[in-house]
Parts: sequence; C-alpha cells; structure tokens
Amino acid sequence: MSVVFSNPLSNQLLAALPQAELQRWSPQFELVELPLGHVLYESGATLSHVYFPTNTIVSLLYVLQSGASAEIAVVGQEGLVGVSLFMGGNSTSSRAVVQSAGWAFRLPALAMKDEFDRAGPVLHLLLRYTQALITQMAQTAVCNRHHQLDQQLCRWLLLSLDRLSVNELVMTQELIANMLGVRREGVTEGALKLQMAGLIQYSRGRIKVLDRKGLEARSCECYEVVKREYERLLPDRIAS
Amino acid sequence: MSVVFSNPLSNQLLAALPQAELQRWSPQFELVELPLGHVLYESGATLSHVYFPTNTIVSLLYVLQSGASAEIAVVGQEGLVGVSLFMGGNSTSSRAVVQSAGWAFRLPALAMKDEFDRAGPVLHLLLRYTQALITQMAQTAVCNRHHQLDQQLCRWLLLSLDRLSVNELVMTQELIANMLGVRREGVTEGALKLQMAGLIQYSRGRIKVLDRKGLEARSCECYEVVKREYERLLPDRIAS
DNA sequence: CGCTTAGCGTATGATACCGAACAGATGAAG
DNA sequence: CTTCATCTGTTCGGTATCATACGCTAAGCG
Repeated sequence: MSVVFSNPLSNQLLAALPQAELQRWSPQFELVELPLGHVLYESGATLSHVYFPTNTIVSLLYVLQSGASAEIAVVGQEGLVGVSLFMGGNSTSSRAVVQSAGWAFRLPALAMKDEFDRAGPVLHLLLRYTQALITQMAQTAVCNRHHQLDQQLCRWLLLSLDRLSVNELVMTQELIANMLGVRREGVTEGALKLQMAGLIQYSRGRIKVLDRKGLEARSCECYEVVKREYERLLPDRIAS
Repeated sequence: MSVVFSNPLSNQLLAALPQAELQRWSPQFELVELPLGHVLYESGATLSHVYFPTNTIVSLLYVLQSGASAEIAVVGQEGLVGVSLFMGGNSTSSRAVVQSAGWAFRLPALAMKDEFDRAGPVLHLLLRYTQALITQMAQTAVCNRHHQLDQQLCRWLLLSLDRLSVNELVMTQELIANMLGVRREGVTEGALKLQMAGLIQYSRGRIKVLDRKGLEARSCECYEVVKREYERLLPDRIAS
C-alpha cells in the first residue's frame, strides 16, 4: 500500500486506458506531491496540466465576491482535475484545491490536447468521466437547496472516503465547513450527532468511520445517485 | 419576427456551425412544437434526439425522492438540450422540461453521434457549449447555498430573458418556485419587492421587465459570471 | 352574465441556519 | 512540564425560509 501512490494504475482513469495510450504518455508523466491547501488552478487562470490523483483529494470550489465559498465537486483516484482543458475553455471559473494531501500524476496541457485530438478511446473515456462529474455538480446544486446539514455531511464524508479508498480522513471541521459552504459550528453540531450515533469518531482533525452502512443510511439520496452514475459511466473503475 | 422560430439560424449553436455541417444535417432536421410542460427526456431515460431551441426555454431539473425539485440549468436559443448523448452516457439523472412554449429543431441521436465521431469543428463547438453549461450548473450550486431568494429571482429572470431575447415572460409564480426549488409564497414576496422597486410588472402569469439594468444591479453576481462565460466560450453567439 | 378556477396576496408559528463571542480541550513545541 | 496555537464545544439572539392556511381577484367558460 505504501508505494501505491506512485503507480499510475492507482488512478482509475489511467488504469482504464488502453496500453498504447498509457505508453505514449509515460515519458510526459510527472509524479507530483500535493500538500494540503495547494491550489492546482485558480478561477479564470489557464490550466497548464491535467492532474490524475492517486491518493489525494482535490475539491473544485467556487469562491464568491463576498469570500463565501462552496464545493461543487470532489475528485480523487477515480478521476482527473482539469476537464476544461479538453472541453476547450482552457480555464474555468472554479478553483481546484487539495483537500487531502497526497500524490498525483500530471500531464502537460499540450500532451492532453494532442491525445484528445486523436479522437480515439481516450476521448470517449474522458467525456464519460466529465459527464459523471456533471452529475456530481448537479446533485450538489439540488442538495444545497433541499437537504439539511447532517445529511450533507454524511454525503460529503462518503464521497470523500470513496475517493481515497480508506476509512479515515484527515480533515478539520473548519475545512469541511468551507467545502459545504456553512459555518464551522454547524459542522461541529452535525459531527457530534454522528459521533453520538456511533457512526464516526472525531478527534482534532481526524475522522474515523465506525459504521459505514449507518452513514449511508443517514445520508441523503444524493450520495447514492452520484455513486451509481459513476459506476454506470465508468464501469472499469475498481469497486469501492 | 413571426417566422424566426422556423429558421435554424435562430439557434445560435446552429448559426455558428460551418455550412457543410448544417447542410449535412438539414435532411434529418425536424421542426417540433414544444408546449409548456412538455418533458423532452426523463431522468434515466435514453435520449432519442438532441434539441436545438429557437424560441423556447427548456429547464434541466432534478426531482428528488421527496418530490422537491430544483433547476440546475436553463437552455434556450443559445444552446442545445441533450449533451449526455455525445458525452457518452446516453442518459442523465436530470429531467428536461419546457418552461416557455415554442419551437425547436431536433436531430436523431444517431445523426448526432455520427457527426460527433467525425471529430471536426462540431465536436469542439459542442464541447465548448457543454463547458458553458457546466459553468451555469456550478454557479447554480453556489447560488443555492449563499444567495437569497430576491437575488436568485433576478438571476433567474435575467437568464431566462437572455435565452428568449424578449423582455416579457409568460410564467406563473408557481412555476418559477418549482424552478428555484422554493415555495410559491417566497416567489410572490420576491416579485412584489421587484415590482415595488419598479423593475418588473407582474400580472397573472405575465412578467414584463421595466428596468433591465435595475434587475441586473439587484441580481447576485452569478448572472454576470454565467453570462460572461457563455460569451467567452461561444463568441459567435448573437449578442444578447 | 354569473360561475368557477387559476393565480396571487397575506398572516402566523415553526425551524434551520447564521453571526458573534467565548470556553474548554488537546497535542505539539520548547 | 509548561506554553501556546489549534481545534472543538456551547450559548444566545437574529433572520430567512418553511409549512400551513385562508382570502381575494381577474380570466375564461358555459
């Protein structure tokens, strides 16, 4: 497990690629360490690379003029950061921030575009992934409108866990609050309820999941919807 | 103006296409009337066509198990309904509903895919459009979290107006409430405030905009962000 | 022309979340 | 072992929105 992060196949998109493509890319690949809080790209900035996380979580979030923020999607080992590169925009109005430190492979923008223009299997794989990402964003929008904090917290924990394939997160309540776009106190209350119910165990930036089934039951439907859509669109992914 | 709806060039994506593509498509095009409330596709259903609205508005909305709903994006003459067809999923977990009756051209799924597989300029145009749509969805998510009803109402009105290129909407408060995912009473209050301020005039399902600048000033930043991103990604569109 | 109904206005109490302020606890650093 | 910054727990008043309920009125219809 200790060297998994340095194997491209730890990223499920890369693992799903045909051998030929992977080989063509390998000289251009760069393994980079992503510390907590590192910004992969800023709102409006031109992207220089596409990132394939292996054991890190990256949040796509919007920051409003007021300074308030909200996460619109989370990316981990199942996906890639920087879809706007091949979608044609080269930039996007979101910001990408490392939520959980770790490692990722990155590929220069040009290499990505060249590959995309071959219009082969890679294109179709990446577009399917993008559609899954769209689903996550849409579901987040509805969830923000209709579900309460506890439920959203469950959803968020589950999504993050899936993207790391672990059952412990290193993450302060402050950070989670930023992601969900709520106050830190709200997260404290929510986390306490979950702890009281024996679902998690919280301690100074460490969350251990004790009862995953219980979390799923307490979460809103949004988690399940997103998960199923990822599985439908990316059937090659390793089962989480 | 009266026959504009039956001209493919009234849709800005179609207008931006190279002649060759448009000609190739024209035998397959079908002009269809879209009555209010008509469902273009249901959550999870396989799409049979892609729709290019000329003088109609289509909402992409999510319906939760509870029956609550929320709009995640709105599409009009500037775009197309059914991106999941070429993104590779063939279906999506949203529902597409006609919000303002009118006309659209539609193209069979197969024709769309064939064209997409040519990997020519159409592909790039459609992907750029999709990225604009993604921006709208993301901004909606943040807006749902942080902005208040009045502001969201302004945003929604402006986005809808742009997508029809008119300054009067036929739309009940009940409908708007469904789109925004709030109660009808909330919309009533918001609309009253706007009317009091002399920005709109409301009467039994008809909204006339009296002061567009005023609406923009009262709206949250989300409208402007989305608008600019559409202009950036789709520069060929007719200025709204 | 009167009836019906869709669409809109209004009121009341409940509730989830916010804003701000502060207190306690834990772990790392010296 | 002490200090200190960080993280978490708690409280209190305020507010936007909800849930519900009911009344009014302009359009459409027979």
